[in-house]
Amino acid sequence: MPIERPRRRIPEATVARLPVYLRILIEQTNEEIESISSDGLAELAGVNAAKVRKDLSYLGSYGTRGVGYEVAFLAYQIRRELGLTHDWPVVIVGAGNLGQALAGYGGFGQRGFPVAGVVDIDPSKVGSVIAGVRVRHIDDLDQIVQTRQVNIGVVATPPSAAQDAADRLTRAGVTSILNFAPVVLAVPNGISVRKVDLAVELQILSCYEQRRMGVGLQAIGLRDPGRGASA
Amino acid sequence: MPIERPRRRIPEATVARLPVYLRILIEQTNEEIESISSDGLAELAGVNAAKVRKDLSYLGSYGTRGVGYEVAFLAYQIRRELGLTHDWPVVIVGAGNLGQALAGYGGFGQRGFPVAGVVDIDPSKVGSVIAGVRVRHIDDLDQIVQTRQVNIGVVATPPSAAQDAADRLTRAGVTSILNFAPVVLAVPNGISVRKVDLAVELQILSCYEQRRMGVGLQAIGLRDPGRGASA
DNA sequence: AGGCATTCGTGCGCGCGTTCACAAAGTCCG
DNA sequence: CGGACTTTGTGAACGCGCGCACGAATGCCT
Repeated sequence: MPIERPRRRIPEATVARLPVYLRILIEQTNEEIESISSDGLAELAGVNAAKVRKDLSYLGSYGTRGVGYEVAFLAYQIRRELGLTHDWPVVIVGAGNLGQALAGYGGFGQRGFPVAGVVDIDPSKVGSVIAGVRVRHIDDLDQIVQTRQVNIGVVATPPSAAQDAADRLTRAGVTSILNFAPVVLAVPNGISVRKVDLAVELQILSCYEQRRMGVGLQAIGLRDPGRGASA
Repeated sequence: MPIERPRRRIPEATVARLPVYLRILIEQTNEEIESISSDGLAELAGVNAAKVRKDLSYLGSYGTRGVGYEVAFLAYQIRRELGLTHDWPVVIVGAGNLGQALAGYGGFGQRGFPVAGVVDIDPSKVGSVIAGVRVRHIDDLDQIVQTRQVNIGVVATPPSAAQDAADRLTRAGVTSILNFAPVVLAVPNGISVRKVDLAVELQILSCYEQRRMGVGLQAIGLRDPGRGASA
């Protein structure tokens, strides 16, 4: 029985969903459920069953027809594809409100992204300890990245300092950046950047609210007891 | 100058980009630049110029051929479309690490989303003050939502409490939810939900890093659990 | 062993979003 | 005032991802 490792290019959209599947599979493992169908997984993930099957088919043919997917095995395959078979230490630039929260947010280390360090350009912040991690000066960035083999940097600075933070990160050798600052970062070719803009998310919701108001007057007080997934 | 209302339904993808344009326009205003071309805007936003023009065309014909767009006027039009002509107070559920950071994150109130309240189910957290906002008990949610006319709720609880938080929010009358908990929320029809999963973002970056490593040498230290009884 | 029920894997059509390319419309300058 | 130049607005082609529907494979029951 050949266990194929299809080097097909996995679509962006699928990659974005794999972590969701993985989390669900881990939950199922905790509940000692050994097998799950594409239908069950789809329901828990809030997506279409066919989409689940197509997504998983990019990893290989790891399901059993008439049965479903073996939870533990599928979880391993997703981990392998996402590169989660080992930890990825991250360094956080910016020890402000957000940086502190991210450093203290247990979800990171728990999911394989231990905080290798927190740095800030403000000397008054250096030395304080956040969630067991001492804040260091940004000049130590190179050393942290090299000694801890950090590939991923998190930009949690004010907007005005974000580009500088990104520059320092790339110079230090970081190849992926998660940017929380509301600016468009310019980075060298080959560097991956993902942006999370909290205000933008709220503004999108605001747009929906605006439409709700405009079309009719049902905005206030009308609650549909129906339990459907909504976008 | 003809002021026409938007004619078509604006695509989701465009709505997601409008806030980015808006932020750039505000920056341009601060630098006292009165006019900008689709090319200039595209460069600053990191997207294609044609995309900018098409996006803006959904708002109406607000550009001047041969010149560009009037910054202040265009900013107003985007604000109007996004419903940002007035504030949208938000209520944050969960006063843990993330909830505190969000409450203290100035970017929210600054961009038209003042924090109307922070609530938590843990009595030991109630009463403490975060960034000038006193944490109240979750039972006060209904009152906060009604007296402050809150339409948008933020879920910043641990995963296990997220669904309950969402239920309470929708019961209180909130119609849009920004969910930071790594779970798929079930909500009544008509409720808008957007999810921000910090770990997922890192996992996507991890995937890119994994690919960067190449097929060659990442096998070191990987243990394949095998596949059930096979092999 | 054979038939039936279940579920995976995927080919195919469709709709949305992106991009190109160009006409229309306006500005600038001699 | 007219022609050259600039930039917008949009029709059209393209590509991608979604979801349906169905064949294929597997387990179960008699």
